[in-house]
Amino acid sequence: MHDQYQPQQIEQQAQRHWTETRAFEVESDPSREKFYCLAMFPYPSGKLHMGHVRNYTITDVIARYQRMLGKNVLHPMGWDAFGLPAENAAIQNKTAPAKWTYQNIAYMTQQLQGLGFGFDWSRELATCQPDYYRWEQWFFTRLYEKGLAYKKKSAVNWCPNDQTVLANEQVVEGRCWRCDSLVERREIPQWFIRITDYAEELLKDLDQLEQWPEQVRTMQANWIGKSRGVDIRFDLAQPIAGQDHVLVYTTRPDTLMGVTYLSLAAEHPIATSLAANNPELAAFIQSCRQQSVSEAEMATMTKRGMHTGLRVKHPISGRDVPLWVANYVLMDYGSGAVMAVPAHDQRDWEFAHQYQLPVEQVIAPADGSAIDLSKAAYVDKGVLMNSGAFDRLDFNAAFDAIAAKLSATGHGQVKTNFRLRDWGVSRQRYWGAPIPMLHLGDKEIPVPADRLPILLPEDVEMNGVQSPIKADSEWRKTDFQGQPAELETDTFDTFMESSWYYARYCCPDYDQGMLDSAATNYWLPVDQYVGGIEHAILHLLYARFFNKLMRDEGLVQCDEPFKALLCQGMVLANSYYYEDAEGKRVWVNPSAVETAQVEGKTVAREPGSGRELRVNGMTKMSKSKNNGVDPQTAVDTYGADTVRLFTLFAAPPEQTLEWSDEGVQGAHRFLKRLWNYCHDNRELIKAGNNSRPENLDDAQQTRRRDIHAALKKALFDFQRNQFNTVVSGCMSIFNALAPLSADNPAENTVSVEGLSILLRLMSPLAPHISHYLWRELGLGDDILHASWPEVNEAALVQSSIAYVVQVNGKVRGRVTVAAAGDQASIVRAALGDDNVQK
RNA sequence: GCCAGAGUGGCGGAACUGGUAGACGCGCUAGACUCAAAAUCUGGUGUCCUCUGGACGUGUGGGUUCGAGUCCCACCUCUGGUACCA
Repeated sequence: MHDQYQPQQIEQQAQRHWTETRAFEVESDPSREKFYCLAMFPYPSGKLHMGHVRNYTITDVIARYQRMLGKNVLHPMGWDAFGLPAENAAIQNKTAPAKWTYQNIAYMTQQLQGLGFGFDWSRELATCQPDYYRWEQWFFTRLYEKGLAYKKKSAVNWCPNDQTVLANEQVVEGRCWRCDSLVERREIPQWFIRITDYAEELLKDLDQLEQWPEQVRTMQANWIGKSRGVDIRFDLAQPIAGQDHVLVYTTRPDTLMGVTYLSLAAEHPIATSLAANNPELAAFIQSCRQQSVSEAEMATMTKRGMHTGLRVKHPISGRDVPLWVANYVLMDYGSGAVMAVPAHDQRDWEFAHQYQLPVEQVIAPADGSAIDLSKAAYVDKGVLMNSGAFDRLDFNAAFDAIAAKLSATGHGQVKTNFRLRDWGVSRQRYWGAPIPMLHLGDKEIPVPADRLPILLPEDVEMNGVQSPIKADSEWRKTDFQGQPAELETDTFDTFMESSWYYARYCCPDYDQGMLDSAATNYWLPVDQYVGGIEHAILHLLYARFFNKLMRDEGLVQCDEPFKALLCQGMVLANSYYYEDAEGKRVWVNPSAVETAQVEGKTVAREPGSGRELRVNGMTKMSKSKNNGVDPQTAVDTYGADTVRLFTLFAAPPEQTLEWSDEGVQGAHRFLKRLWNYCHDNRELIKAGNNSRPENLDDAQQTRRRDIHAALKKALFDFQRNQFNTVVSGCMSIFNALAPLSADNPAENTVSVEGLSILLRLMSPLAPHISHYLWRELGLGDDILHASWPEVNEAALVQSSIAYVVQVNGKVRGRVTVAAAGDQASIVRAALGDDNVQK
């Protein structure tokens, strides 16, 4: 044992031991209770970032903890390898996305191993490998055959200069991030999967997910957005574009008598048809297309509209209502048309004021209070007025009466709607799994199973923004039953791959089908899933959906893939900048900054240049603020155990974590103190291994009680995944035992018991040092096989208890009473306190 | 815009069910060791005051309660998502 704590050496040694003993490779074993612990797999972006370190530290702690409880624990790792960044890197470096991706995977694998994560590497997978995506392709053809996949036109961001489709991320202030051209919305045919068929079940089954954060379930429920409303038809005087009416959906039929106009989406067939003979309208519709398809953008942009010149007939009053085209109506959602009630909808109210459209009040507050429609719309539910036969009805009565009236004349019916839209899975990009469809003339045919996988060529060069499989006119050429056919050149949304990888980990090498049910039936569902809160809706909803699709195909048995979910917070770091000659901010990485406290304020400078820097505060680690802290530097300096301990200690898993070099040093100091104590007393500790704490004096008993009290709290905190307080509990145990003298036999027994508890508690958190000290102190062979520590209730017994005395909710005194005391004696003691008497 | 969170000392955070606010750590500070510094160890550390005591104190303003960081209402600020970043 070295005099000094040398993490690099003992960490390598421990890691070698785990690899050699295949400590974390597991097999299905129905005789044992299983625990499947899963971290969201990383995108191989180049290097690990702090978010990865945090994520995998959390799952490693949970996996090692469950393992010590005796369970058969699966903790796999793999790569979400398809995606946009590989293409961007490839275009920049004029190289192949595949090569870049595989290099990144190799480097990051080695980094993960250096952090001592106990992954079952024998199950590693990468989604860009054909033996993974072939099953996804096969599954899609099954969905197509079941009518769950279909093609329709849908809007994308189009860069007219690059002649390419842009992701929302690639549109910056309405312009292409490469060439600055104004982006247009364009409708192109794309593949969709019918997630809306499962909307009801996806909503209902949220109730099963008791171990998910409430906030995530709420967000998903709101995203699915089930609503009860009415489909209403407004008749046109004469048919246009083959339609004799405009259909709208509303959840507020009670406001129907207050409708003063209707708005169509720019892409609505009636609008398109009218524009053919109306150059002004055509120009307006064209201008509506000049914006990104993102919802946030649509909702915050300046609302604009134009009267089509047409009028529709109100289905109850028979009044003429003007028909408008507006840029804020989405063709993709509902019927592409909305009714407007400016008096009772804030958006309509603003639009009506902008274009001098009438505002007609039809709802009044139920309690008779006054409202002022010249200031804002009145959006609450109330009682009807100015609505003829429906006056004085409340919301529910009005809903039913108006729906019944509409239904009787064939102008409407009650309808349940979902906000959720079908899942568009087509991407016009190269680095993804090819969509396995054939075009035979105008027919769409799924690629037969025996011709799968449709391989994505990896040996390509990205010379421009165009997908190489689209640019190459030969790639798509094939045949079907002797006739020439063309392959689809779109690829899948990468959410497809991340929607089922958790199941493939159960049987990564299975080649007889997508999943081996013997394996999935044992391991699934995932017992604990851990990942960033940013995935709360999309990834988690798609994965839940995919699980139900696979269940209905007979591939898995469970209804839900993830039994428990933990959403970890982001990692933040301080950011620093100075302003250059042109006043532009130049961001300086925290690793190159020196800080000092001057009169309570933080002052920062760049030691090289001596330049004074502005302190911008804690922000998410990002490229744009150049405040990413490289975990590798910290690991090289302090060791993996220190980095792990700090990330666990600095914040509870679900909160944001603020990176602090001083904090890292604090974690390191704790490990050093532990090392030194064990080093200095190792012979006495070894000698005291077999004796039990007995004949303790009061002080020794108090120490022992402190140790067991901290253990009790730590065990509870392990169960609720609150690892920051587990770490502080470990520190408390050490603080309790560190003053004990190993020379004193009684104290030594308490100290040895405490160390044995401490090392086992710490082994999931800081596994290397725990592994090393456990052996070195002769406490056992491999700490991985040690039993989980248990509280000794007898050690917790106290002879007297300190009570706090409150008078009218204010603390007025503290009294110490014998633990055996009855209520009367406690009250007597409390009343005996001078302060309480006052 | 809409949906969902968060806000506690100089800082990160603790306080599970309404009952001692500030555990544990960082920083700061005094002392020990040292020629000195670093490291290490020991003690102190919410603010204020008329200081053996007391008042105030958990983003802001109200409310419920014997008692609120915790429950309710309104607001402010920050963060995540918003369907093609993953």
